[in-house]
Amino acid sequence: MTMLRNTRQRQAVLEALRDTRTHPDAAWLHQAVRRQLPSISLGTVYRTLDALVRDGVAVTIESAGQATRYDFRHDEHHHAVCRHCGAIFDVAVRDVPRPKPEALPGGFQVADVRLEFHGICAACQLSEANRHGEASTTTP
Amino acid sequence: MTMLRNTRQRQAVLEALRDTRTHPDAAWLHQAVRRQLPSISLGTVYRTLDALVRDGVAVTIESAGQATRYDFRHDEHHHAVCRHCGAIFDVAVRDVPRPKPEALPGGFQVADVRLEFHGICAACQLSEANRHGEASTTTP
DNA sequence: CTACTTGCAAAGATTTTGCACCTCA
DNA sequence: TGAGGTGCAAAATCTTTGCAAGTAG
Repeated sequence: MTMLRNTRQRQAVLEALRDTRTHPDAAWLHQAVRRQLPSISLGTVYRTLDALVRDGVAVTIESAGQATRYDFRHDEHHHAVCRHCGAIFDVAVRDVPRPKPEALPGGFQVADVRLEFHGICAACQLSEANRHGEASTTTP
Repeated sequence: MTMLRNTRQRQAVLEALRDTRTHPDAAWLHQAVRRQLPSISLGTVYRTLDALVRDGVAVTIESAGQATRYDFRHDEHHHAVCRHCGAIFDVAVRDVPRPKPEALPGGFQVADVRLEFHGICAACQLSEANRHGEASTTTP
């Protein structure tokens, strides 16, 4: 089996992710971590995030055509994603019902349940109402 | 306002998507539609899929680092995604509970609820058990 | 007619990888 | 010391876009 090492790079990425509530993407985290470790590469950030996700320490939030964003797994919660500006909000929903076993494909082993509410955030509803169209893109 | 035209390309993409249960990606659909319209371009497929999604006729299923996959919106159903091979299965779960209004960010307007079960499908559990490791990647 | 569409090809963006050099355990 | 990890830069993917030419209404 492979052994995971505890390197400064991994520490830094983990801490940066844990201390952020903006559901950042890899590039954002890379910039953030550079303040501590100026030489860390984007590739390492990706590799670290991969490991965190595989370990179940973090989860990903994907939006079509956008960079994957990462979320440190605090308590059970889910996400509201704004179609307009891409903002991601935490939503406290506990006890999401699992489907009846017969609804799942035979033998499928569920490791993770994701519930996402897609729609338009308040700010974007306003800007839509005013100037008729146009998107204000708020990236992490 | 812009008016949507009914072109052969759009017809073909819509039909190809409607008649498929594999949750295909854009490239797969492009190949499929080429049998009818050999000259259709991948760009057009992407543009058409975009329109279908905006119209609510289709939904996307994103997996980190993978091509976005598309699903014609039949009845209310959700998805089980295999981490190993990427296969996507339909799961019949009706009446997914909406969060209490106060759980959502103020004023957020929900347009779409997505529930995804991530895990390992039966086939991949077997191949994991046998040869200890290794992934069989089944792309659409 | 003419505003919307398409094909094409090039540009963009995101993510992965090979390799030689480090470094934690 | 040696199995992992890192940096760098190039490559691989996936998706979007500008533009000239086509076409539905």
